[in-house]
Amino acid sequence: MKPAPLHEQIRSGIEARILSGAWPPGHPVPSEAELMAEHQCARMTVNKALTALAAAGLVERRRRAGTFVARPRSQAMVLEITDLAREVAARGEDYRWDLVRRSTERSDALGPMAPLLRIEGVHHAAGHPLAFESRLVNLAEVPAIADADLAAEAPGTWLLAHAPWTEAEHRITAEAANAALAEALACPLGSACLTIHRRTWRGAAPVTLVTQHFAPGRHELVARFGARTG
Amino acid sequence: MKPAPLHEQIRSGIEARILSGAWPPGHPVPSEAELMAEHQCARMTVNKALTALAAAGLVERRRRAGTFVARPRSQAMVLEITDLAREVAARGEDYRWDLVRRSTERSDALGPMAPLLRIEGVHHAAGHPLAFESRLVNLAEVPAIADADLAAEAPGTWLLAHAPWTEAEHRITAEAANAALAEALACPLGSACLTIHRRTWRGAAPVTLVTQHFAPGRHELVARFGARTG
DNA sequence: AGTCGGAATATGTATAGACATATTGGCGCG
DNA sequence: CGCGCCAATATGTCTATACATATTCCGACT
Repeated sequence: MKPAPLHEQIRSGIEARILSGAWPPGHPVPSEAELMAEHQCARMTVNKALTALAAAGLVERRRRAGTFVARPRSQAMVLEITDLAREVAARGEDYRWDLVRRSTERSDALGPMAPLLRIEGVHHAAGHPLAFESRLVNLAEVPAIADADLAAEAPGTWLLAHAPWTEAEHRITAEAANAALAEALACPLGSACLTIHRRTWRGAAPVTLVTQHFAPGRHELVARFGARTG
Repeated sequence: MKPAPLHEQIRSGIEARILSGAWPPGHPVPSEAELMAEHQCARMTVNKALTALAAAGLVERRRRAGTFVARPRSQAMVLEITDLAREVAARGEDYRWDLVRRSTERSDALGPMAPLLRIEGVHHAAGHPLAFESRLVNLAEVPAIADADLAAEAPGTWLLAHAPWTEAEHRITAEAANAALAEALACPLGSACLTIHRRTWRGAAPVTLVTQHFAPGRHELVARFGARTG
């Protein structure tokens, strides 16, 4: 086992005392001078550790006053949004994408009379419908998708590989299945479907607008805060 | 307007090129030597910028090879979980908490035969039921809650003020309303209810386990990635 | 007593240099 | 031709120092 870098040791040592509750919110963290005496190192090294903790929101640093354990005010959870194909494969199940509709139109949904590609289809896992997806893609931003084989590859997977780093907003709701959705997901009319509305931008330009309806009981989102991994 | 620190300028300059799509995944980022020549600064300064980008998952750094725009496996969205009372008040609506049940028990839900407080109640917004909440609190960790007036103040509000947790896990699903839930929320049987299962810990000790069922159409979660604020 | 201003303090940013380490590409040798 | 080793390279870590900046403390002056 290779020893961790010194600034990592300092960081994780302080982090452990915060996460264990030994240092409650508001508790002072030793100053850089104290830490550098304790660890026999230069100030830049302890500064690196404390700066990382501040970036992670675990501590608050105030000039002249010192460093203190942060009070968790707005709890910002980390919600991992993964590609469905990858997620299904990670569970060891077969994944399949069925393209249902592919058409072009112009509308104001993603900018004034923007040329749009409309895609509808169903994600399957282990042979059963997992999610119905309805998507608009801004052809002005991503013209290359017009040539993509969207029957073979889900549009989300294609976009992730070709234009992934965007800004995104997700709205998560529960919606009752209407007739068309019930048929697509092979579930009873009115079933409770977890629904994700996603909008993405590249810079200021809208890229895509997606709605995914998940089959009842077949999907859950997990959001975490803190060090807990399992 | 005070100029941003140099390492921030370097970081945001690179970040902009990645988010705009100008540098696609796998694209090489200039080496530290090139960046320090370009910005006329020391290597530590560009290192700070690149290290921050690597910590945020935007770039991948490989010794000898260089720095490259990362291929994202998943995007970590930021999901703000707020106190319901505060959220309702922020929308300018009246908030009310109705305590339905308050009892003690022992079970293994939060540790081996832990003494537990069970609380059930309904959050109201603008006079209508917003969410049914069922909660277990670990009395071994938070004994003071036994003396709290949980008819006047929702347990989530009380806990936030008295025993902030350090780690949390949320599971978000859609569930159909059963008879009891339909009555509590004054909604039809089988309605699609957005449901949040939350577990929190302080250090290694479980603190509370909450299930919140939201009335159909009355709540949505919002998660964001990137700089977009609205 | 109240307040204004300077000194003390802790963090914020940056430099120049040094050595460590992982990785890659090429060179030489069998 | 294939294999292994070495050197070049880019990042990783750390030091010692310097100056900037925000904040608080405290004393002096009104």
